[in-house]
This record gives sequence, C-alpha cells and structure tokens, in this order.
Amino acid sequence: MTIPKSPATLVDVAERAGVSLKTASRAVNGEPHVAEATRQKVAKAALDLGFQLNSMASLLKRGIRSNFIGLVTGDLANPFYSSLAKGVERELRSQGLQLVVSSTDESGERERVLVEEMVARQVRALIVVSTHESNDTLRSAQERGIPVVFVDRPALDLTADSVVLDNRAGARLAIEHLIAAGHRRIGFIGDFSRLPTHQQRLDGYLDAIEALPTKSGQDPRELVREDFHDAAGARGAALELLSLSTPPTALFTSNNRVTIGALTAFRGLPVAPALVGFDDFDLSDVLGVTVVSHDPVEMGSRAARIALETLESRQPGGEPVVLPVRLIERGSGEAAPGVDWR
Amino acid sequence: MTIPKSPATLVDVAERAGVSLKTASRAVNGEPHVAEATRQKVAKAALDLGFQLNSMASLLKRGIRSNFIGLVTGDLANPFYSSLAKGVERELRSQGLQLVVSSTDESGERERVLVEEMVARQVRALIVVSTHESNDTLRSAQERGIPVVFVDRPALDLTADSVVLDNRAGARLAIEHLIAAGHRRIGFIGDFSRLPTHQQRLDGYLDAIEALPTKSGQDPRELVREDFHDAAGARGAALELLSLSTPPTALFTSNNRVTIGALTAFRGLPVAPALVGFDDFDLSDVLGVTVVSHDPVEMGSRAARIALETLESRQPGGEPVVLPVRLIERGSGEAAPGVDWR
DNA sequence: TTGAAAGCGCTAACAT
DNA sequence: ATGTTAGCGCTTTCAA
Repeated sequence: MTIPKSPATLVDVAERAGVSLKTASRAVNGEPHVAEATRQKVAKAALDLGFQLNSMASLLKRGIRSNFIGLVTGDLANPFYSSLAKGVERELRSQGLQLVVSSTDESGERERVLVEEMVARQVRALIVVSTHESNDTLRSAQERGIPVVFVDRPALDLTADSVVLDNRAGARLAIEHLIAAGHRRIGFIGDFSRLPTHQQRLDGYLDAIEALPTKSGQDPRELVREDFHDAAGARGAALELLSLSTPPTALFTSNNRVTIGALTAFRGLPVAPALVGFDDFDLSDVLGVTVVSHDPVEMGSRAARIALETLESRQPGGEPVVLPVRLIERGSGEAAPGVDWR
Repeated sequence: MTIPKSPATLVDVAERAGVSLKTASRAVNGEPHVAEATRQKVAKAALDLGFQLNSMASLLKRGIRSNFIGLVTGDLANPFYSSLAKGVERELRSQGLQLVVSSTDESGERERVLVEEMVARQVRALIVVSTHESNDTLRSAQERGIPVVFVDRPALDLTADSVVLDNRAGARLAIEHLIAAGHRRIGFIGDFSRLPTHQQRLDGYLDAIEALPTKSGQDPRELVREDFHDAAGARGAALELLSLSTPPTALFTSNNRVTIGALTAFRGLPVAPALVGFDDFDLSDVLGVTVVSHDPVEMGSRAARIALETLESRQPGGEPVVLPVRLIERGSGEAAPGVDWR
C-alpha cells in the first residue's frame, strides 16, 4: 500500500525543477517559449512527484465552468436510452468533454433535483429526455446560460432545441401496414399518456384508423390502452385486449418495453395477434417482429452536436430536428387476421 | 432570448443583500449562526441575480477533488453494462455524487486515455470494467490516491478491490445441466480469450466436460470457439460448429451477445441445438432460453459501495466480492439431443 | 525565455 | 450574529 500522499502541486514541481511557478505552468501545459532543457527538467520533476494538474483550479482561473455535459434520461438500463447515451458520448469524445449521466425513473421531482445538481456542478450543457412534468428548472438552467437540448421528447413551452423522431408518421406507417394485411380491429398499447411521443404515436394510429370506413357510432379509441410504462403493465394490457368479446386481430405497441410486454403475453396463446412495434430491439429478427425502426445512437449524436454548436455561439431554439423512421417487415405485421406468425 | 450574462458571484449577492461576503456564504450554504431575516435577504438577492454557487471554486477551497465517480466500461449500449451503470448511479445518488461514464469499445488504448482524462478531471474514484490489455494507468491512478474498483473482471497484478461473478461455477452448472439432459457433444462459444471472465467460464465448461468418460485421445477443446465479441461473429461460430461432420447437439454461449448471435444462427434450422447462455436477457422467457442468471444492477451497486467505503478510509484491496449466479430453466437446456425446444 | 504579483470564486480561521 | 483576512492551485498580465 502506498500512503495516499496529498497530491503534489505545481509549486512543488517548480521548486523541484528549480524554476518559477509560471515556467512550470508553461512547461506542463505545453505552451511555447520554454527552453527545451527547462521543459525536460519540469517534466522529470512532475513525473517524480506524480504530479497531476488540478483541473478544477485551472478551469476556475480560466473562467471555464467545466468539461462536462449532462445527460438526463428516464432509465439508463433501457436499451433505448443507453444507446442514446452511447451516441452522445461518442460525439463528446472528440471534443475532450465528458459525459455525466443520471436517470429520472420518469419522476418529475427527480428530474428537478438532478438538473439542479448538474447545474450546481457547472455542466456546460444539458441533454434531456424530459419527464415533462414541469420545466421550470430547465428554463432556469437555460437562463443561466446553459444550453438545453431536448431529445426524444420535444421542448414544451420553452425555446430550446429538440431532436425527435417522426413519431406520427411512424405509427401511421405501422397501422397502414396492418390494414393492408387485412386487419380492421387493431389495438394500441401506449406509454404514459402525458408524453408527447405517446400522443404523436397515438395521433398516427388515429390518422390511419379514422381513414377506415367505420360503422357509425364506433369509437376510434375503443382499442386504445394507455399509461403502461413497463413490460409487466403492457403484458396485462395485451391480455385484457385479447380477452375482449371481439378482440383485436392485431396490436400496435408504442415502444420497446411495451412490445416486449405484449410478446410475453402471447406465450401459450393458440394464435398470436399480428404485431408491429415502435422501436427496434435485440432479437426482433429472431422473433420475426415487424417494427418501426430508427437510430437512437444517431439521435444522441445529433443532440450532442447541437449542444456543442450552441456552446460555440449557435443560436439556440431552432426548428426541431426530426429524424426519420422506417418500417422493417419481418412477418409479425404481414400475417392476415387469424394467422399465427410465430 | 436572454443574454447569457456572466453569472453572478457571491460578492454580487452579498453586495445586493447589503451583507458581507462571508455572511452571504453562510446563508447560501445553510450554515448556522445566521439571523433568519438576513437569510431571507440573501436568498432574495441570490434569486434576483440568478445566483448559482460555483462548485468548482467551493470544492477547490475545501480541498475536495470533485463530486464525480468515473465508470469505464466496454460499451454503454450493451444492456449488461448499462444495467451495471444503473446500479452504480443508484448507489451514488444517495451520496450526492455524480456518475461520469465512458466506453472503451474494448480498446486498451482508449481505456488508457479515458482513465487519464478522468484522473485529470479529479474523479474521486474509478470503477472499471478493464480491457486488461495493460493496467499501468490504473495503477498510477491508484498511486495518486484514487480508489480503483474492478467490476465484472477482477484486478490482475494490482492490489485493488473487485466485484465479480462466480463464472466458473455458473458455466459448470450450465454444462452439467446439458449433460443431465443427455448431451455429450456440447459446443462452447466465447468472447475474447484474454478476458478473465472468458477463461473462468471456459474452465467451468472444461470441469464438466472432463468429468465425462471420454474416448481416449479426444480433445476436450474440440468444440470450443473463442474470440467472438459481437453477435455477428458468434452467429458465424455457431454456424461453423453446426456444420461439423459430427456437430454438437448443444451449445453453451458465454455471454448475452454471443447468445443472441447463436439464436440468430438457429433461424431456419430444422432442429435447433439445445442451448444455455450466460447472462439473462430481455425476451429470454419468450424464447424459452435457459440461462445462467445474475444481477448486473446489484453488481454495479456493490462496486460503487466499495468505492465509497474506500473513500471513507476502508482498506482497499481485500478479497474479491464474488456474486452468485443461478440457472434459470426455460426449456432450451432441457431438450434432449435432437429435440427441438423452440 | 523567464518571473513576480494579482486574483478566479469561494471558505476557514480568527476576529468583533 | 457578522465581518476581515488569507489563501486553495492555478493562469494571466506585465516586467525583466
């Protein structure tokens, strides 16, 4: 065991190298106007002492707040968010910035606390998958000069950049695909109804459903089930829909967790309903599940790039960046009513 | 648009509140010995000015290096690592610490750079899924008084804490399970052969295989395939094994990605071999895949807790913490040779 | 090329 | 209960 000696400072290095503080600073930072011999001496002293520049002192002096970018998401363990984080990180890497992450578990209160902590820790910019319960804290971060970029879910009542998916078109695509396969009763299982992503996907669903010739008096929302945020809840919703007296012949599941929940509900069923899910996922190909696919890593990268550009004087709050989605057909959406696709 | 005014300092707040700098500091930090009226005045001034304590200056003054813990993993988008990260974050949350993450993509060189960056940024402690290509940088971090905790893969040639899984027992369990179902030719598909986790899982496999009565001259490694780090590679390995003149009747896949790769290889096969995978994964139940399961979130929490305890004067470098694993039977491992479990 | 002094924003002693 | 002074470790004038 080495004794955790209190770390050497530049003064120590300067002393040991027999030069002034400033010279040591210049040498350590690779600034010009230092004789090669001096540079060597300082380097050696630094090495001997295990010297490490105190970046906090350095940043403080230079008036820089930090080298961190904050990412606030719902749940890091959700592959969608972790892919997003990967995209953000990849983009930051080239700029020598680092990524601070945290999960809200979709609690507005936690989001508030986390954002405040990040602001207190002087993050340079904030990338947020907002719970949308309130954005006072984000607004105040913005007012303090910290760029805020919304990702996945757009900015609401707030002039800020957003990077989002074409949710409505994606959902419409999915439903039209099911309709083309002959389905007329199509269930919808969705996440928290307060989320803009949910609302847009529901709108896309309704677009397609309402374009269908309907019997008068029929409610287009008859087969819509909302506010299921985890797989277990979604599974229950799927079972409930399938136990209706006239059950749907197809299901649209509005995100990866909901899709997985529905798939678990199908176990042991004599015939599984057709299915199209929003978000691609591991093993979707093995299971033959048709999905509305997109690129969460790219979404993270884009958001990070915008945050960085805003740091470099880009005007914040432009039009939302809308990333495309596409249908990947694998069988589960092509099955005609009553036909098992598994 | 608000003009990004240069942020207010404590001096500004003190001035506006008509008190001294120190009083403002006391009030802002919620220290005792401040009259309630004064506290109010200061709070109001701070609010008016949009004041935010500069944590860098504060930490510098207090001689604290930072409030960050660094986590270095292979790939944040891998659900195993992101669950780990979630566990770490959950543990830090209660301590007011924040999590800085980054991915090495299993490159030793990137690991070196990342660790150096984190050290430069004064992280309090480092939690590392090491590539194990070299640990000079980690050692030097340790020598600078930064606790290093190895997770998933144990410390090598370095006195440090580790939190790992009971890999060998887990693999043995899996193979014995397949043997009990009647399998005698069992393939092994593994990750990078340099990784300790790989070696231990392979050892567990060999333990069980070698306990079998063998024909003389038979190589227990005949059906072992290594160095496949992604699903695509693992798929190829599975196909290769299955195309042998006497193919294995069962496969052991040594981690989640490899398992997924093997499963994609089974598509379209008339009969899938039996399969047991290391690591549980989403949809394993839907697919009926028997796995060696464990708790990556808990692993992250444990590692974080050890890091925090070390910060509080715990002796570093004790015995590795070995977390248990267990077999979850879902059908794919119970199938007798030649019987399709899908 | 090198150095001395000032001060980033804050808190810890030590007054008062 | 409040204020004064010094200084964390560093970089930045400005001189030498």
